[in-house]
Amino acid sequence: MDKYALFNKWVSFTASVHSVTHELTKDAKSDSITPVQYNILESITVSQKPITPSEISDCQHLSMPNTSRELKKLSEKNLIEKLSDTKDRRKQYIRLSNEGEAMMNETFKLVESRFLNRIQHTSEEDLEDIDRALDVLQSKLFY
Amino acid sequence: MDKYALFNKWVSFTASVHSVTHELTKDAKSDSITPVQYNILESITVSQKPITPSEISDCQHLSMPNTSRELKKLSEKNLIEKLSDTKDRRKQYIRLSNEGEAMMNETFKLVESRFLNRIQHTSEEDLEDIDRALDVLQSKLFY
DNA sequence: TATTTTAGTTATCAAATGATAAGTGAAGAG
DNA sequence: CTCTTCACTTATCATTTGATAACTAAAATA
Repeated sequence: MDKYALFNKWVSFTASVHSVTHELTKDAKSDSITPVQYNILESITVSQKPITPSEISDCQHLSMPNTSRELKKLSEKNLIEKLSDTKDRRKQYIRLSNEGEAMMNETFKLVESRFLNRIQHTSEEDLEDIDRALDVLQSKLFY
Repeated sequence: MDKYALFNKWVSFTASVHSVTHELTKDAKSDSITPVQYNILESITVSQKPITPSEISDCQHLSMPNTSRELKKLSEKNLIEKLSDTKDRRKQYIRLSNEGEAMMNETFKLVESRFLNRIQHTSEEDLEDIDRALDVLQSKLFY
C-alpha cells in the first residue's frame, strides 16, 4: 500500500466530509447563538452525561476564561443549567435546560431529515457498504 | 438498514473526523496567517489550477468583499499572486507564490508525517480496508 | 450606443473570538 | 493550620471575522 497516496486520499476525503457537514448543517443552528456556542451545546448533547466546564474547554480547544464566558451567555439565554458537585464544590456540571434540549432536538431533526434526503435513493447494498465503511474508518483511522 | 441508526453513526463519525483533523493539523499552520487565510491557501493548493476569487468565495462560504480583503492580505504577505485573465479582464486568477508554495509544502509535510505516524502500526490488510472504505464513502456519501 | 450585468474593490462597522492578568473559594498536602 | 493547587470567574484588550453600502471597470445585451 502506498502510504503517500493514502495520505492524499485522506486529505481530499476530509475536505469532502467538511463540505458535506457544512451543507447539512448550514442554517440549521438557531441564530440566537454563535457557532462556538453551538459547538458547546452540541458537545453537551452528544455526551449524554453532564459535563464540566474543564472538559468542554479541553475538547473544544477553548481557554477556561473563554469557556466560562460562553457558558455564562448560554446560561443567560436559558439554554443550559449549572449544577455544582455536592462532593467537590469547585466543580460544576453543565446540562441542557428543557429549552436548550428542545432547541437542539429541532436542529438535529432538520439535519437528520437532510441526511435522510441525501441517502433516499441509495440502494440497500450501498447503505450496507456505507455502514461497514463507517465502522472500518471509525475503528482503524479516526479513533 | 436502519437509516436512523446510520444517521447517528454519521454524526459521531464526522465528530471523529473533525477531531482527528484538528489533532493532525494543529500548530502546523504558520502563525503569520489566520485560520481563514490558511483555508484559502489550502483551497488554492488542492485545486491544482489557478482559481478565481469568486470560486474561493463560493467554496469557502465567504462574501466577495471579505474574500477580496483576505486575498489582499495574503498578497501583501507575498504568499499569493494575482494574474488577470487576458480575455476577460474582469477576472483574476490566484496562484501561490514561490514563498506561499514553500510554506504550504512545509505545512503539508508536517501533517503528512503525523498521518504516517498514526498509521505506522497498521497492518497491510487494514490499510487496504481503509483505502477501500475511503473510496466507498467518498463516492457514496460524501460526494 | 445606452443599459445592465458581472467580477472584484474599498471602506466601515459590529460582533465573535482569542489571549492574558488577576481574583475567588474550595480541596488537598505538608 | 498554613501553603499550594485546582476549578472556575471576571475584566479587559486586540484580532479576526461577518455584513453591508457604495464604488470601478469590463463584459454582455438590447
